Amino acid sequence: MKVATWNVNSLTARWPRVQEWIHRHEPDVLLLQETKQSDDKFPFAALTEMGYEAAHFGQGQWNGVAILSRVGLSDVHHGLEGDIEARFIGATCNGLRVYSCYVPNGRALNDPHYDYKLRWLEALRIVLSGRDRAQPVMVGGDFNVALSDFDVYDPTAFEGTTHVSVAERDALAALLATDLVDLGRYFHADEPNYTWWDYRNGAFRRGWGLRIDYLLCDGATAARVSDAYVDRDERKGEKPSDHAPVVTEFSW
DNA sequence: ATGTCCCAACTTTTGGGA
Repeated sequence: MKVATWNVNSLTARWPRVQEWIHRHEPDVLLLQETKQSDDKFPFAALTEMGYEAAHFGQGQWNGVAILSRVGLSDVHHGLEGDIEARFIGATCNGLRVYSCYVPNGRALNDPHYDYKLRWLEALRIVLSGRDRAQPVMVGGDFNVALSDFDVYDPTAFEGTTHVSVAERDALAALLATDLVDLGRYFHADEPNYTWWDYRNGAFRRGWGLRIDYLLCDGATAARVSDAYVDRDERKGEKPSDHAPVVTEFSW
């Protein structure tokens, strides 16, 4: 099984690259974030022709999450308790429970959106804490949190900002504490393995990245994983997303 | 160290969000 997660920063703008990426990588399951589409704009028909079933939870201009699968798609649920935005969708694909997550950005430590982010992460923790531990699970997405300073190109540049605060890191660590493995870090402990680079300031060229996109899974599934890597090349070229896909492969 | 991209709209330029 090959599962990937990718914040595409508008599926409308990214559709040519997403199609090309799917043809090249042939993922069994692809988790998308920031589709920025309403459900009626989502390319269900084109995906069917490509061999993928899809579930989309969209709201239009902002947010939007999806799950694409060529190995079956059932038991779709979307939304977190108390949340009105399109940031969370789950489905079962070939016995694997998968979730596509787009965690709120937070904007600034003194912004109401920051409190919303922390509440959102706690609502996700409750869902993951209460899950059926007998079922294999893969949680992927844009978490908008760099777990440690090693996940940040220049920690001093981020002092006093979101993505690196103690409360955010504690909230992400609390997700992992529901017995989930951070696959990207587990398989690449010695490389930063950034997943996002700002469009501005030539950040990609300068190596100014953050690791804020994750694939998390239960321990039994992690034991079957051969690798989890960032497809850094996808950040290059014409009209890239500001995020690179994170990809994992495991026996199934 | 704020150099871009994407979206919507009272749309051909501006403002909000990331």
